[in-house]
Amino acid sequence: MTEMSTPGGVGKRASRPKTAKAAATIYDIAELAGVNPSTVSRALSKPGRVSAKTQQKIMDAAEELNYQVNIFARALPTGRTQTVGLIVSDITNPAFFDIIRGAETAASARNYTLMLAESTESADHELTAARRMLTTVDALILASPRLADEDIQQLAAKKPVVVTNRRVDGVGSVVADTEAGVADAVRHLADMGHKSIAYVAGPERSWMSTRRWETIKARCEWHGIAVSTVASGAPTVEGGRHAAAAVRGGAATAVFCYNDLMAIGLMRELQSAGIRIPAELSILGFDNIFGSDFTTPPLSTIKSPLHELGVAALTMVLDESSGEAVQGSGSTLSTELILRGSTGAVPEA
Amino acid sequence: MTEMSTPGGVGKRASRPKTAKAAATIYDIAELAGVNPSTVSRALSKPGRVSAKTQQKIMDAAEELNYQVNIFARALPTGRTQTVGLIVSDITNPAFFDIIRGAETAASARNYTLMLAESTESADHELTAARRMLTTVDALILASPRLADEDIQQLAAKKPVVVTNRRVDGVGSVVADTEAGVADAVRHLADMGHKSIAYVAGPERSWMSTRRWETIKARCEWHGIAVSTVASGAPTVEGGRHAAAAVRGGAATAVFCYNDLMAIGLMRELQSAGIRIPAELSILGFDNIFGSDFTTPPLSTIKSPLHELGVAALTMVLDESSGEAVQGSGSTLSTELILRGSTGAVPEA
DNA sequence: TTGTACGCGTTATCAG
DNA sequence: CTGATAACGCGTACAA
Repeated sequence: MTEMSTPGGVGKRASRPKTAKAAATIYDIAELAGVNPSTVSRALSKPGRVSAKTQQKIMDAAEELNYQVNIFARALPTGRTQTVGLIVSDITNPAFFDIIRGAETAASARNYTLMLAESTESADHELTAARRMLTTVDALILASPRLADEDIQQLAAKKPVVVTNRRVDGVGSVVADTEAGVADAVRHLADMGHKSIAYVAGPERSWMSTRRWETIKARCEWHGIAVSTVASGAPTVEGGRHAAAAVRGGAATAVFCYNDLMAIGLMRELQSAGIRIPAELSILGFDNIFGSDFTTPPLSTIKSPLHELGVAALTMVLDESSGEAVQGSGSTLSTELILRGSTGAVPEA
Repeated sequence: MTEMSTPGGVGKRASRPKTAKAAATIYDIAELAGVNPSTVSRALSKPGRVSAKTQQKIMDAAEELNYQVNIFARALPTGRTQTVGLIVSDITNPAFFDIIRGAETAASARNYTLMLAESTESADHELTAARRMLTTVDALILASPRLADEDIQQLAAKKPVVVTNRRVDGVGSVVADTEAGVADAVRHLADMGHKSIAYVAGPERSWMSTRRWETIKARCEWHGIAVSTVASGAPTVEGGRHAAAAVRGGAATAVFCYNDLMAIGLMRELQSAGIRIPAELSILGFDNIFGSDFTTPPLSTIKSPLHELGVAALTMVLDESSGEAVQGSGSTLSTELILRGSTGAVPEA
């Protein structure tokens, strides 16, 4: 408890001292260095435009005064703010956390800061948040947006925009390719003797959900396995639980869920109804989120490179912002099958 | 796949159209409404200072022009930016999920946006991030900071600062009181016959870790139960695993871990060594994070009101920012024991 | 109630 | 290479 300084606790205290002298400006530096403010500006923003001597004097003065650019003043003439916005649909969904972290790390490394907003799974909120942010940030990342293509394109017409896990014509995007992971997964299931597979879908408007379904269907057909889809719900643990009844009613011996959250919910609901996983049913999720290996049995899943997704999105959107990249380019990262305990051989008839 | 517009994919596309006419300013509105720009400014910032008629004309014009304040231009004269910073030590720690969300929700409701940064458990990074943010935001929230008191106080001398789960003299704080939850937990353990309890500590510099330890110790002494502490480590699943050896070496029949992450790691490591939980050892965590009920057995834990913590921190820091609250006030939220499967009766000697 | 004029800290465009 | 000066968009004393 060494960090608790005053025994009494949290008493009142004089308000913010005036002693915090107003932050130094380029004028202060100019005066101290004996040059013109505009020279200071040049020295600080684009080194090389002033003589080495002056440059040094200015740097010293800046150091001494503990100078920090006022990004707002800078933003006025330039329009650039050194911030990038990130909008996610659900902050508490662990799948987004590595994306956020990836983006934050990459931003920080480039001396940008991240502005975060949440759309709470609502297209309206998303659009509002996006518009508000757009006036402030240099670039915007939309993580698995629920917006219509036109809205996104409209946004992208004003500032660099990159979407993750979705493709929108003319807009930069970074997506985790389901192909590799799903191919491995279906092959594995086929090897284990499964003949009928189901897919528990995600939100209606999720590009990624239909993408995953298409891929699964294609691979299953290739292997001559029957496929079906079951009623979609919220992409949450609760949503997964709701799907349990439909899954039990079907003939599938293995089921893919739109994401790990749903897979976990489904598994737990089934288990509490006495069904043994994977003995009686195999379950697979997508993403490999935190906690997906905590369950019993641990969840088999198709891992998305979440962190890399965040890094890539930020990199792309900033490159675009600085004109280094083509607007509307697309990047694809690969997925990977993680076999754990929730998948097994088809049950004996 | 309805959202995929162009079959070909992501081809090139003309660069950002110039048609995106420069954003409307109050001058544009003034012209359209036939008034002076300063009147527009007044109408938009503090309604009531202009006649209802003019007000209406201005609102209409603003609407028509799709006007959005330029917060940077506004920030220059006022110094206020409508943003608040939030620094967490580890974005991927689920314990912060709900804090972040609480803060974001509350911020959004007050028309503020959240700027997020991560310190990656390093006091240096934290200070750097904090300083950088401080020039930009109206107020700053430090979630479980690793900084020294003096650094935090210095920060707080410049802008409103609130810390969570820590007390710093003269600085606003919101903490989850461990008292209630721990009291219940220890009583429960006592009822179950436990006579020796251990605490797996968190990071050395964590105020909350020593706080939890003090509370546990006090309650155990009250019940006449022996207490000990075991080597601390990183507050992660991995850190919990590392503590397994020390825990096995001790005499405790029940152990509290600094947080759920560690508790989960400890439990899994022990289980893989063949120890049955809770038959041979009872385990308790703190926080009740996402996933803590996924384990087998599900983790008993002392729940922190994470979301409320985030809301309270944001509310307090903004109140302070607008002069409504005393700087350095403290708020305490209660904790609650969640009994699940990882705790049970003391093993038969 | 409304208009005038100036300042906020920086960058950019000119001269010199 | 450097200095003066005009924006950038908005808030706000002050005057009308």
